[in-house]
Amino acid sequence: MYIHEKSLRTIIDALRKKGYKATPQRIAICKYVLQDTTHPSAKIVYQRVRKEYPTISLATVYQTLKVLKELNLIQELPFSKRETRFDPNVNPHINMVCLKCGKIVDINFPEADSLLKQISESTRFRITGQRIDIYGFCEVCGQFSISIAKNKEKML
Amino acid sequence: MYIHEKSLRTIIDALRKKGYKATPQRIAICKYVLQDTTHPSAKIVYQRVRKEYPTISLATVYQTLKVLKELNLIQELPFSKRETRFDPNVNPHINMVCLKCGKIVDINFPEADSLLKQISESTRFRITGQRIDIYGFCEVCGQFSISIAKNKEKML
DNA sequence: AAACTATTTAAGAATTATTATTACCTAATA
DNA sequence: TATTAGGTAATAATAATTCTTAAATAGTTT
Ligand SMILES: [Mn+2]
Ligand SMILES: [Mn+2]
Ligand SMILES: [Zn+2]
Ligand SMILES: [Zn+2]
Repeated sequence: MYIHEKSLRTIIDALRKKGYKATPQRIAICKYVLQDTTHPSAKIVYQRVRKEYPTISLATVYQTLKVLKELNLIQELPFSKRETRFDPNVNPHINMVCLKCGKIVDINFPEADSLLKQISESTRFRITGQRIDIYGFCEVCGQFSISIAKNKEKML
Repeated sequence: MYIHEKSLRTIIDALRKKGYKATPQRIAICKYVLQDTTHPSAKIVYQRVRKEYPTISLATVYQTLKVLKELNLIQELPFSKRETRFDPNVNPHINMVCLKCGKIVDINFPEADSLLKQISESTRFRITGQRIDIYGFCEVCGQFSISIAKNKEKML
């Protein structure tokens, strides 16, 4: 159940509840990013939202993404290749990350909840979030990577 | 079983096998980073190795860390706060990451192997690595964070 | 042991994702 | 509609990482 399944009203209320103004820019960015499950980068979010708001700035995108993270509506996923990607799925799940084409797809991991509960009990660690990535080569990149791919063209 | 349990000879051989020269700088960096389980940043590695090699440069540290990653002897762990940390434990395990003090400790996750095997079979994804992080507040930071910590002073 | 040569190093410059600054602008409210 | 606290857009600043290059050297060959 992502926020993007909820109404515009819900987004506005979530912002206001934390004292943030519901500006058109923020609403546009929220609507976009909460609905894109491809784990877009800030630049991609910027390019997409720009179509609707041509005057928007990249700094506003970054600042809104930070707000969304603070509201726990998205998760930040930094990668080696210096490009952070953003994920509207904040529930425990696995990101399958292709090192060749950069595609990231979610897969379910129902056992995560009990695992986390167990860990929080056995350690004295107060858990607030998690990240589970699996790296490798997706189906379409897998074949090529055997013969062609070297470390040079890895995307992440 | 980390490499640091092995001999100097083993490190040198690992480098040479891939066509890398075993320079004193590289050996010093390898010896240090393969034995530090606190997940140090590049800067920390630099500061530590500097004590033995005062003329070493940060660029050399970065380049050697890249080599070690290529040899699959360490893992790179980028975080939100723009400071990548390095982990000599490349086997599937869980990183418990404290958002207040930045401490990262490994905990075992024996079920990971079968989970990964199962996923690689059910998807057509060729797995080459993984990363499992749990974020929150460690035992010593946990209490304070209730009253003091805001998002401002988060380390990662 | 000296010479050879492809790599590597160190220093500094360059790159680039992200953050800070600031002068207008606007959403929310009365 | 006026007030105002806070937001936006443009730009500059920051800083982690990478690139460039001349000098040094590891590994090899004579
Ligand atoms: Mn995801
Ligand atoms: Mn670890
Ligand atoms: Zn792919
Ligand atoms: Zn802590």
